[in-house]
Amino acid sequence: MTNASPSPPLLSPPRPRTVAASPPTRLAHTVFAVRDYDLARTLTSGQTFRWRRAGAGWEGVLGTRWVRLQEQPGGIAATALDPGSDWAWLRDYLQVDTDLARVLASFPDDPALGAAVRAAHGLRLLRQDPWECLASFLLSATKRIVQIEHIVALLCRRFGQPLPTPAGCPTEFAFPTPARLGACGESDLRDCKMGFRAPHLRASALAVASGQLDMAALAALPLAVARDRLMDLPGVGPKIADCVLLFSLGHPQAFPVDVWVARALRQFYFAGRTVTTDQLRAFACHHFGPFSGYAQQYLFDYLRRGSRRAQDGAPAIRSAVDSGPEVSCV
DNA sequence: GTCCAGGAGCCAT
DNA sequence: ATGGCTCATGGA
Repeated sequence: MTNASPSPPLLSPPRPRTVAASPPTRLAHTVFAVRDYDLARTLTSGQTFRWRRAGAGWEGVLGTRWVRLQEQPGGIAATALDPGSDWAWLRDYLQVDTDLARVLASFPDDPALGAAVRAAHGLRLLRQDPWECLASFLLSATKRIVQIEHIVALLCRRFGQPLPTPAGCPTEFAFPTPARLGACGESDLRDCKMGFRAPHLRASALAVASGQLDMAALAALPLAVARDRLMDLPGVGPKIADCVLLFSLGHPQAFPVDVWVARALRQFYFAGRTVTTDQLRAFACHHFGPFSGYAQQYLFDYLRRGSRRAQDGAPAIRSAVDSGPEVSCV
């Protein structure tokens, strides 16, 4: 962080500033050689909510580690404190070994998706921690992305473990554990501006903390089974379950249908006819293929950025789609 | 003031 | 099965 104040903004109640007595202050560096990876677009595409721009790079927290990333020719440079024996944890998170060309080659020849892919070259999917992903998307219901980022930041600052950071960087906080959030009162959570989502987060935290739901074991289950387990949680419906499956459990065919994607699918593939979101999801998983989740992320990013550009007064970047032929389906 | 946001649950037909 | 309403919060 280059423009951060030495101490975080005041919050009530104040929390102790104590950090580990002797934090490992030695910086470790590495570079991941990878092509077709747009780091900025990936980190700001609404799949994760804790990365912040820092100069020419990005700073964030993964698990209990502070991390700095910066795109450079031919790869991604990473800095961390005490990375351990290797960088497998970060390599896995960034999914640098994913062959993006193979993903794109699996897509159907499709005007809407084609335009979205051309507009977001290098957009990737991350492999996130399942609990953080579940909790974050529990908070996402009818919220804008900037608001989700704000709520998550409040939550981490109040209930997350303080983490060592390099000299000159503000203290960071781990994402709160299920046990910690389960121990919170509902009003404690509401203080983080999450409104009616507070009881959902609390109940899910308790389910995970008690072992009733084993997030680690979930990754080994088939998509449909894991999806049903997730939807047993209060506040978790099809959309949030699909986000967790796609962004943290390694199911690239999961296809979250939010208001943006639903709108786009209805317009481009159903000519405005009335179809349920469940029908949209079933269509998309088939039409876009085994990596339909990637297609979803390209469409979401394309529409969202196009909309924001339109709001700024510039023409929306949708001409390639609007002028394309309608694809008749179902 | 009104509308809407990476939804889900409940209740009425 | 399906449609409408409600749940907080904040920005346009």
